[in-house]
Amino acid sequence: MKHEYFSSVLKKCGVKVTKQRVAILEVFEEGCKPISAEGIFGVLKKSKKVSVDLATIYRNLQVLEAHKVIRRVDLRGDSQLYELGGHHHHHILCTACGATEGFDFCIANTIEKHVVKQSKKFKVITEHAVELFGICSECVSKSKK
Amino acid sequence: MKHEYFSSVLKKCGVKVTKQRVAILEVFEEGCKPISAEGIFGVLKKSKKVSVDLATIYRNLQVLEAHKVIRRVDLRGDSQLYELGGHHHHHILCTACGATEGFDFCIANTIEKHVVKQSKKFKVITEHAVELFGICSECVSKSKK
DNA sequence: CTTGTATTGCAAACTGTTCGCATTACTGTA
DNA sequence: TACAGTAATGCGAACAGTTTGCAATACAAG
Ligand SMILES: [Mn+2]
Ligand SMILES: [Mn+2]
Ligand SMILES: [Zn+2]
Ligand SMILES: [Zn+2]
Repeated sequence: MKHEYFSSVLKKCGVKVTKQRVAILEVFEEGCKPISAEGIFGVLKKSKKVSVDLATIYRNLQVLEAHKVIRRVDLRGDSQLYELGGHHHHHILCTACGATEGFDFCIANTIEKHVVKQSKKFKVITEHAVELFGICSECVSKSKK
Repeated sequence: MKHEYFSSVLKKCGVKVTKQRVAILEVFEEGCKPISAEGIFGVLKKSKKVSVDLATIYRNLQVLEAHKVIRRVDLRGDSQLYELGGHHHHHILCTACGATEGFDFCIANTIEKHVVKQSKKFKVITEHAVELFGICSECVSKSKK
């Protein structure tokens, strides 16, 4: 069960298993799109199973990110977005309606090699952000009308 | 001269040529690293040639970005960074000291083609963000000591 | 069950950014 | 060059997202 799984994840991190933390992680599971602190807050408030303070959510996002259970996604919004840190992938965002989609394709290695070869300053690369922005088909057809 | 050049850029945009705007653009020219509103504010305050209000800087960053004179750079900081919109390039940031470097290498086309081929939702891609994060050689050698 | 400490909730603080409004200064025209 | 109309500025206040201090709570180890 999910509860069990998230509990074990938290235990492995060496942090306490609180109902707030499990609840937050469960929210990530529901939708596969990156979500903000406020977004999580909204989902939990609506579900009414657990009441979690917004500050608690922010604090836990930090904890969970530090332990790499979740990761930040940079999609140019006005708030920080996070998603479960499972498999490596990137995103494309519709700048018209905000829809997102993930894609597994990643050639960061190629980029990194080139950069390391050419740069004197940087020989160690640890992370990369690759995000695309466009117009989703739905918005395209809307705009044609 | 720079003044002249930036004036003409602003005229082409169809906006007024104010000393504040020219001053802001001149700040971008000095350093080739992305800079924030507060950063520009600091530079201008120190230079003492022109006094520009912070709100004015924010407003102008919006105007200049809208006209593609400058562009936003997403480097995960806590404030928005911008740089002159000249030639297309990407950045690598040292997560230890904050140093940045630009690189021209870009294979976004390849990524975009793959995504468009695989995605049903997205056929139109307009922009991309590709940023690398690592440790610069200086910080690497420091950490070894 | 008891105890020690990590975590929570709540309120207040903080930071980066935006906005309203009166004043100023560009720019086009005469 | 003078003038008028309007875009842009400065200033203060507002705002959104996020962080923090502190007392109360609830995990987890013994
Ligand atoms: Mn995703
Ligand atoms: Mn650059
Ligand atoms: Zn990747
Ligand atoms: Zn590119």
